[in-house]
Amino acid sequence: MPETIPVSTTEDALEPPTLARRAFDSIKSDIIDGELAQGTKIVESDLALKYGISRGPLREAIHRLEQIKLIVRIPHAGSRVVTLDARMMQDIYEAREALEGMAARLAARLMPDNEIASLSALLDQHEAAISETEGKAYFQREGDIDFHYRIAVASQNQWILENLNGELYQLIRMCRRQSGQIPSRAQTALSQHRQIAVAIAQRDEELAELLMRRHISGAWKIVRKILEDQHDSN
Amino acid sequence: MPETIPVSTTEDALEPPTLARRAFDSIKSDIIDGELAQGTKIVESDLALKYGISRGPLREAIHRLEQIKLIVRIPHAGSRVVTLDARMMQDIYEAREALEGMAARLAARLMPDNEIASLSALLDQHEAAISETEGKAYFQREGDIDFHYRIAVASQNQWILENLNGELYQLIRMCRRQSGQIPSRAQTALSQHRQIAVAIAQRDEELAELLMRRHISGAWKIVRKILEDQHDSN
DNA sequence: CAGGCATAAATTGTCAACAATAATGACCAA
DNA sequence: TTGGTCATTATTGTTGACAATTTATGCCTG
Repeated sequence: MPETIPVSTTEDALEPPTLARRAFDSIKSDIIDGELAQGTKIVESDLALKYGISRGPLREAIHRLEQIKLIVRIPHAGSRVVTLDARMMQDIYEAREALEGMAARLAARLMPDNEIASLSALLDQHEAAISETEGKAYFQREGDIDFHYRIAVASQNQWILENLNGELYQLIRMCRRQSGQIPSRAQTALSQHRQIAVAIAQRDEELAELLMRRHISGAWKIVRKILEDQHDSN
Repeated sequence: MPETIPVSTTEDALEPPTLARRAFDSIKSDIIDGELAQGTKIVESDLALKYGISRGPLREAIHRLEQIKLIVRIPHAGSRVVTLDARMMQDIYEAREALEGMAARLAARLMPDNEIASLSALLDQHEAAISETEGKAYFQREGDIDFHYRIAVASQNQWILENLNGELYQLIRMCRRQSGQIPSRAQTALSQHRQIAVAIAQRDEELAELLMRRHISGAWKIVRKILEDQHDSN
């Protein structure tokens, strides 16, 4: 039986649960899940009351959220939940393309054989999940992040891993939520993942990077199309 | 007469000089310039006393320094100035190669003609400065960052610009300081810059990215060589 | 009635004291 | 002497009050 342990995307869960840390996690979830709508004004005293903590730790949480670009802050004027416009989304996808392309290249160079096997097994799971649930694209989305996460880990580059996992993936989730339902891309995404896995298994750095970049820029083109259609209907 | 206005690398100098902001800038300079040695233990009360402010704003400054990876912090245990080892340097150069490669590609697509002309003029200045000062490599280093900064701006990608300018370039400076004197690379760097500028002027995205990546990975190879020699002599 | 200035309210920035946690060192026992 | 345990100390985490700044409100003037 192949390994079937899903890799959690929330890495640092073992940190001491300081108040600031907990507030950070809570607010982050609220923003990503859309409970705190984009553009919402953040008032420190209100949130502190809501979470039952003082303004000190809450401020620290806000600063951390600002650093991962979920909140924009203007000195003396307050902070708001970020509003993702098309411009910012493009920036994010471009950066992701560059970093994940590099990650794929490094993975092809460094990923241990057993992890490559495990990666392949993960894709088998995905295939099974797709044919079972048919249209359940949501499942595929989580799996999608799982696949990309594994490659980021395999790159053995801490900087790239932290920036992808700690910042870009969160924003990507918000992009997806915002652009509504993305048409059944599960099949094509899976086959692209397979090609990338093969390239890594063959230790073909060049190809792995190329395929990963095409995969991501393709995803962006689809999202952009949706955004344009939304905009046209206004 | 061509434009000779040097572009400052410290962008957001117009922010209200809040205490936290000032402390952040001061400590950042101290770390980059080596006044606060790598690995130094950071004690909040001491630093607060040193800068004549309270612990509140100082904590904010420390958190921001942690986010740009100049400080590492362990909850309840305190924080230290980062110690750059070979592993981390490699991570940084790999990330930089990916991001600046993408930036060069985007610059080739988007940079306005007059800015391209200005970029070329900047390289003329550098050439003059090199032949004048001969061995003054330091001058060239600042110019080097200036060149790369302009391309990051020309990419029109805010995420890439902020990460390069706000984080990676600072760390690169520390790398350079640590690896001591780098042998007269001014000439070869300049000629590589010229090639990149030409590729951008010809709107050759592919070539611009390729040359930029070679340029950076070449720089890393030299730095790594120096580090290995330092290590061997122990 | 419109526009600008002054005042008032709301919100963020800063501070000093208190509580909780981890590092230090002394003491005791094997 | 060494190893472990406990008290002490130093340092970080948290809090509520105060100061500075911005935004909102309403009045006055043209």
